[in-house]
Amino acid sequence: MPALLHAREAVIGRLLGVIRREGYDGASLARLSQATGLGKGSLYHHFPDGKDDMVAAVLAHLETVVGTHIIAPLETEDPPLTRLRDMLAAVEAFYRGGRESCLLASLGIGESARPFHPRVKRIFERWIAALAATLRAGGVPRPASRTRAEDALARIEGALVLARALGKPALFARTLRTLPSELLRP
Amino acid sequence: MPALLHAREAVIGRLLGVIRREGYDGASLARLSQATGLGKGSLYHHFPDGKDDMVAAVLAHLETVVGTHIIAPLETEDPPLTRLRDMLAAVEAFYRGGRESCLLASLGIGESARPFHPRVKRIFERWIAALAATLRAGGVPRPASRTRAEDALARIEGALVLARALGKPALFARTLRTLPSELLRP
DNA sequence: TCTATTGTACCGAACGGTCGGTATATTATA
DNA sequence: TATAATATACCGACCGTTCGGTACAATAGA
Repeated sequence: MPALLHAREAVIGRLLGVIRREGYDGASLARLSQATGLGKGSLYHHFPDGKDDMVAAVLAHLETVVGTHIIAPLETEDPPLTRLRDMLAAVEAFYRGGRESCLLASLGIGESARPFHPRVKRIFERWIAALAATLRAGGVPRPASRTRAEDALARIEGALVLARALGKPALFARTLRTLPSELLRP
Repeated sequence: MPALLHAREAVIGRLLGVIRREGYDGASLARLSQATGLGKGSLYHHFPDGKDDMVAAVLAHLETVVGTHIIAPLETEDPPLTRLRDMLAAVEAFYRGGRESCLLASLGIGESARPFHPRVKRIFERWIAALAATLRAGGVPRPASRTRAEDALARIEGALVLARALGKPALFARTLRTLPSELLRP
């Protein structure tokens, strides 16, 4: 196990933390340097193409995190209700119970992060597809399963926005708690 | 009434357009100057405290717009279902059917706009309160009406985020269309 | 009425500072 | 000692902001 990989993972984790909080435009190199403990020169050693390179690495990291912690639970052989609960537990953990904002939403809204929109879109698409498949396994008919999966993601993202805007993280947790039964209702 | 070459309302409208698209950090003075047709110096004539002054003016403008076009329909004597539909029609128009992003979400997520968070929170709170009252008038019992109103706003904001991220404005329109009946269901 | 004076709307140049990015020197590791 | 990793010094561009100044309408004073 090369120790270098661990270091890179840690650096990307710090970058993710800053960018999800400050946004694409708000995350300055000085701030990223401070958060990672690496000088600008070191950052450019690891990410030769600069800030966009870092954001791309963060998005790639995020894609695997979402894949292994959020989507994977949806693709097990467990009962659909269990799958949903496992997925939502991972979501609640990842967003620290509604206290952390969503990088995908931040990048998706902002116009200056336009080059990354396809990446953001792909992650959402995968998430929706896995969710829709789970709902179908739970008895939701084909056409409705997709729209209901989209609705679920909208509620997750929206609850996050609102919980942070109102300073009420509990709003996010409550939304996640009520989601499984509502999604699988007849 | 002085015959201003650039009516304040019109200027604020242009500022709103840019800031909602580019975000707080992304909206540069140069861009705001270009969008309003006012030189930087003129912008500082109308908004002496600079960029933050402009954002504050935009938020004040937004608060009255939300009040008169979105909240007011909820406070009529019409049947609750009608009130909801009127409100949502205004929402759909304001966000151009899911093509425009939400300034409140953008400012609420970003950390650099922290000074404006109380303002954002207040607008959301008012919206939720009016919505909850409408739901109660529609027969939704007291404790549920508030959480359901919060859920409605989360779905609206989330649908907007997702619709823009996926490049599918129809997702936003569809969400608005299904909301009234879902909110008033027994 | 014909000037001064004042006040308002507007402009673009320029300020100090920070931005993202680069070149190079220094240190750690093997 | 060769190379990977980090730190330092620096770059031009652009940031939000300030400034000196112009155009012009309204008002005041003669």
